[in-house]
Amino acid sequence: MDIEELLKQNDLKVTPQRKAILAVLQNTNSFLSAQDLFQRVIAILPGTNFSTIYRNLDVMLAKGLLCRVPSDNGADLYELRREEGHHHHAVCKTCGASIPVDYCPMESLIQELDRKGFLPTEHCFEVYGLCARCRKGKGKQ
Amino acid sequence: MDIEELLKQNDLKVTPQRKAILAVLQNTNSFLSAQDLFQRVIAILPGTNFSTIYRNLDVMLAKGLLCRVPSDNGADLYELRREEGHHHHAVCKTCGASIPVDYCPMESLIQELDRKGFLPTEHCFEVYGLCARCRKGKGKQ
DNA sequence: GATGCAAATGCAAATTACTTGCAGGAGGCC
DNA sequence: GGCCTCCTGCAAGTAATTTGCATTTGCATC
Repeated sequence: MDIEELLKQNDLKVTPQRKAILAVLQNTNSFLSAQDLFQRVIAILPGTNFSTIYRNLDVMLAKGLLCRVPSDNGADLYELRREEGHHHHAVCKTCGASIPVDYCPMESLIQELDRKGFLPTEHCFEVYGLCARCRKGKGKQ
Repeated sequence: MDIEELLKQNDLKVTPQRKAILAVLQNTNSFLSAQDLFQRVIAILPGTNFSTIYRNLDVMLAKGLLCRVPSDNGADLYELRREEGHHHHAVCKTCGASIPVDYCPMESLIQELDRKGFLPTEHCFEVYGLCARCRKGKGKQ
């Protein structure tokens, strides 16, 4: 989808900073930390402040444009929520590769939670380990 | 299991601070942030430093005595790993109640990952939403 | 095209959660 | 009881993120 359309559909004003943020996210297959994103955004639009990045990540997250996943080191990671829909990741602890996983555990759990009266609104499912390359000792250190 | 036994079995020296940490965790059904844990430990053992808490959380995590789960606000949450074994949680965003969930998604995923050559070492699965009480508007705030 | 106003931004300082270096102190094998 | 190693307290440091505020900008309306 067109970036400007995406913003307008979500009642967000179209600003150069937001266009830069979404452009970076659209051109990235794996997910990014806020700081990585910041570095790439200022390459496109120098002068952009990091608080703008953080504020927009929050706004876009609230609008459902993005997904956020926790990571080993403190920094959360972000990625564009794509049309293909919801998915999870297996992340390699050595090289950082992020392998998409189609399976979503909520499918199996929704009934059990419903029986307990619990209404799920969000969930987090991430797998960490070693990818095939790194397992064979071929990944970057 | 006895706290001192637990420490010895894991090659950790038995110190008053460690006993206090484990005592707090044993008496807590849901999980705690490092800061909450710290507050409760100094109630038992005044003078304990928070760096001791953090260092011991890391050590005990590495030994597999504890589980850590990420949370909405920055702070990670910890709980004792109980004998009954591995489980996950549904956490109420209103009252903080943590409902244990027996189901583990890795069971369904292990084969798919294996086919891709990925070796999972850790995973995180948490569900957030509204518990039955809060759904009916009876929870705190 | 000018105007008004809420929303968005830049900047700098503050906050939060956690980490580290170091010197002294305490478990526990001998 | 001695010794060595691990553990702790303290204080300073760090990294990620948030906040307050003054200024600027998008964009609906005139």
